[in-house]
Amino acid sequence: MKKVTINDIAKKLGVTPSTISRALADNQRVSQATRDKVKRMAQEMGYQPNLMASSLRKGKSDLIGMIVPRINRHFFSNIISGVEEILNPAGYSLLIMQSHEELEAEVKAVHSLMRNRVGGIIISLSVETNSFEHLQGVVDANVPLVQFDRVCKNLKGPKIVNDNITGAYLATRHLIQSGYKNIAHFSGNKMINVYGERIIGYKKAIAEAFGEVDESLIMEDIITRDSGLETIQQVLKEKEIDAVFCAGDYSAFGVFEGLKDLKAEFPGKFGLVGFGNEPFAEMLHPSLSSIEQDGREVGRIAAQEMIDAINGVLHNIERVVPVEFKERESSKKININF
Amino acid sequence: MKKVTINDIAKKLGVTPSTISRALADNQRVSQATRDKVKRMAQEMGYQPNLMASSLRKGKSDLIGMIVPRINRHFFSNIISGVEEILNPAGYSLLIMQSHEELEAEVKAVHSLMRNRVGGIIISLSVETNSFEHLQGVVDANVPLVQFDRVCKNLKGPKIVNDNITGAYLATRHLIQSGYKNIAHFSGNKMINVYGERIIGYKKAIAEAFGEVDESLIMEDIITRDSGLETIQQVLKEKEIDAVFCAGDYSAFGVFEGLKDLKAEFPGKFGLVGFGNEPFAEMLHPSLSSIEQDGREVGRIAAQEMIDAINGVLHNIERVVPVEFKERESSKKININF
DNA sequence: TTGTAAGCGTTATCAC
DNA sequence: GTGATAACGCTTACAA
Repeated sequence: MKKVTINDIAKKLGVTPSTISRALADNQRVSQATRDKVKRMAQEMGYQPNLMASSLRKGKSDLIGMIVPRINRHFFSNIISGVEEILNPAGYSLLIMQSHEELEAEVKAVHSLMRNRVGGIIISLSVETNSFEHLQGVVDANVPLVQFDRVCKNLKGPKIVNDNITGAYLATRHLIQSGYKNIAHFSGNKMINVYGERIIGYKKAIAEAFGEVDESLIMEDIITRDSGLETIQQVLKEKEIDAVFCAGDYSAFGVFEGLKDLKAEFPGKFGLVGFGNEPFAEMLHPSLSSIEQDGREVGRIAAQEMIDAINGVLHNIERVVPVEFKERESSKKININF
Repeated sequence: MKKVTINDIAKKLGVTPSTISRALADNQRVSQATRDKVKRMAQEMGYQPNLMASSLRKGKSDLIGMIVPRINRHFFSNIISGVEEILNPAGYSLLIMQSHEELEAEVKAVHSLMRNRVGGIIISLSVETNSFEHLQGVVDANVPLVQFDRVCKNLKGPKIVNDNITGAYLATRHLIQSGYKNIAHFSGNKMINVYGERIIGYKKAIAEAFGEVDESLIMEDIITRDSGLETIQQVLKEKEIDAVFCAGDYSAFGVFEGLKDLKAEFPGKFGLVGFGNEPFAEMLHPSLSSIEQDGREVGRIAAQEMIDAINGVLHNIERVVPVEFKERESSKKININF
């Protein structure tokens, strides 16, 4: 079965393709009568416009590229849903690629999207990303680039981020208020904005309460479950700590497992807070306190910024989305009756 | 900065666009020397082929559409990764859409993909999908359709499914072997292949052990956490059951919560098994026994079938991917010392 | 209000 | 081994 084109409709109706094109686009310059006639016929013949041809001619595409480190992170899949929520009704479709946290894959993804002539790219950088030529190329090609979560401040364009500083501050302050005194922070690579900012929030709360910050309690590059588990086992042998604020829920779960293995009195003598509020956080026993990042909202804003940028209004700003502290059992008040 | 085209390269090199096109495609009929020269120049000028133009001309696209009910289900995001693993290296990109379990959204997604002239569609049906014209249209348009997980057997083309019958059989048999006697099954809509098959596996195990099946112990349309919770609360008031096999991990988690609320002796006096092995299953306490479906493998096979179909070899078969029972605490042996 | 014709960037089919 | 030309399906000045 061959695809129906506007030429087929034109022949059937005894008019020219241009009239069909205009009629389908609801162009005022074609009479209401023909517009109706054309639309009815198009429907009847099962016409589906060829968006490739249309995009080629118009020089703009309704495909938006999206690159995330991993699609199976709750936070990222929520963002995708938020983006779709705005972009699909506006007539855009999403070309989604994963970088799997690797720079090389990210570069390939960018090139692939550019070859497909996407109308714009929405991206959260991989943890490995320390060079930015591939993204500078996007900007130089005048393709709107919207960044979110893990962003590079040196690239022009909208950046949507969570309020990491406040989130980390709230998490740490809560541990302090619960009576914990020696609070370690398991972070990621501090050169990455999200982790750097969480460290700032952590330090702020600690300094506020205790005056000075013990830098040796801040440990970097701990974002996986395995590294969380290994690190807590190691640290408990060497240091006197009674709580950990993790920059992610997966590493927090590693700590959680370590504490259970060691039969630590947890919670009660040991406090734990994560970041990200993955679905499993509330399912654990004890349930894991965490910072909820509103991924849908981040996605919606990113999508709106993309639409604005496509329409010629590129905001070179950073939009900060609030976060919320979810208080659960893992960080409850220290047990003083011993 | 304007986009570089083959015409630009052609002018620069003093040859015609056709030569450039051929050279870049490694056509034997152009000399090795010019091929090298052209490629070097293309590289230097930062040429990125316009795939829209290419697809339009060739009448085939390197975009593959993919429709899943929800992107944030572990199973589905794994499948997406598996599909990417095969499709990206082969030069295809994925246009991903979510149906959010709604027929209307699914129909829209199909049309959107068709308008974008994707080279094929890989889909898992929404729970609501009970009419299939939108998919028949895909088949009629000669666009390869590969189905996975929730499939419609009446549509031609490859179908990749998990071995639901065996999975359900293993889960139920395990509960029986652990000493549970009155095992209910919380299922989905039995008209959907995956749920229908799980019911068959459940019945097979029950019949094998006890001779007859009490149909009133099979409850349909329980696939969410909330419905799992509500149903177990209700059922425990009315019936004498000591175990549940759930057709999904989310409903199993609802049951899990219900049992905890009721302070049931669980596990020990009550057994529970889920399906899907979501990441949280092993994180629960007690950990949830479940059936592991190898999503990556399902995705890889679906992608391979798609590539075959694009190359003209459309297999009208159902490929069954094995599952694995993950034995954990929630289904451990019944507590007989009371 | 509608028609004409050119062109978006490729590639396939002829030629030479 | 390379060039000329038409065509994929659509949109848009410019005419009429």
